[in-house]
Amino acid sequence: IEQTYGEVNQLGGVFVNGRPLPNAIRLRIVELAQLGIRPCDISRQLRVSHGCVSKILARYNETGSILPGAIGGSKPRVTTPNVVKHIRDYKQGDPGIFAWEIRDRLLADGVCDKYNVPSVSSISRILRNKIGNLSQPNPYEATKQPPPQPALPYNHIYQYPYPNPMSPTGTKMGNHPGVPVSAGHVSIPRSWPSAHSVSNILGIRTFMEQTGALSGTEGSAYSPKMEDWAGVNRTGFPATQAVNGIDKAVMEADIKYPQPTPSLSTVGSFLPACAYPSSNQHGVYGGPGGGYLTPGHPWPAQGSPLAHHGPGVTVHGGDLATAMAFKHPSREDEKQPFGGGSPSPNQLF
DNA sequence: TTCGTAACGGTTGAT
DNA sequence: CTATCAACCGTTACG
Repeated sequence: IEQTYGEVNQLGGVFVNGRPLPNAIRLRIVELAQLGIRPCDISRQLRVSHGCVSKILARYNETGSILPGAIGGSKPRVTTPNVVKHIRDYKQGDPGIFAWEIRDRLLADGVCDKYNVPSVSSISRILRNKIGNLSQPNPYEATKQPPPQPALPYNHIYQYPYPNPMSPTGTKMGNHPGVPVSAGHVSIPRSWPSAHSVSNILGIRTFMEQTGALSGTEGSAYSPKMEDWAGVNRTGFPATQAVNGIDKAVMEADIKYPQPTPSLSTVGSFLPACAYPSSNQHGVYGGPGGGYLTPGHPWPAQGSPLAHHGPGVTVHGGDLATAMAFKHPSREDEKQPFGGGSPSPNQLF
């Protein structure tokens, strides 16, 4: 069931269509780039299409994150239970109120901000569908709500000093139903050490440890659940996912990927983990320069000479060496990219 | 030759 | 429970 399929690209590299490249490789791409290796060479050496290298590098330069974007799901709903509740209140208070007036009030009362205020049509729909009879407080909505302070759509992550992980009432909340793992583990009330330390916030350490553990197994480097793993998804409440995502991912590390090339083995040893690429390009977040994305830089930037404004991939000695190995075979050796390292398994078919 | 990018076929997860 | 939808993915091919 799980032995997965991967396809082989023109360069002989393995990939899973529709899925992000393993973090190990993404990381390697960035590392190599920082070592001054040209994208085209990285592409050949790692056997990843240049288009992909280009994209990953571009994203990295822009966001400081090597992680893939959030896949799947929907944008956070603006019509949260809390909002609906307010709308209901307004309507009750003034049955003749217009949807646009409600909208204005939501803004005025600070229930919503201009980014997440429901459209007039949404309000109308709510009025129509959910608040048809004001007589009773819609039990459904009322119960199921674990009101996460809706006013913060995307990356207010950092604002939550400590999020309530997930409402106990929630039937399934963040945990994947099928994943055994989660049970008492996932809620991880593990409070972050410091709300001000970027690295802590991002859980870098945690990451390193965990991924390190993972990387023990070759395949694990290929955790397919990277989106979660990174807590990157737009799913759920921003605050919780950081924490959750990680564990979940680690747990869910069902190896779907085919055996990755051993040459990359060392790679899994650490991951920069910018848990929030937050790049959801919605332009929604606070201004430019502003606090989007990791305040400052995701990683303890240091050591990387090439790093532009700061972010640096901290390369572990071992990794570095490996990376260098690539570089070594002066460019003519292109046929044997992995020559220096370990035998490359799937040469190319 | 290199690299940015759009089309494409794909997966995912909230609704 | 299934379907829809909109997000993202990496590869490919083009310029």
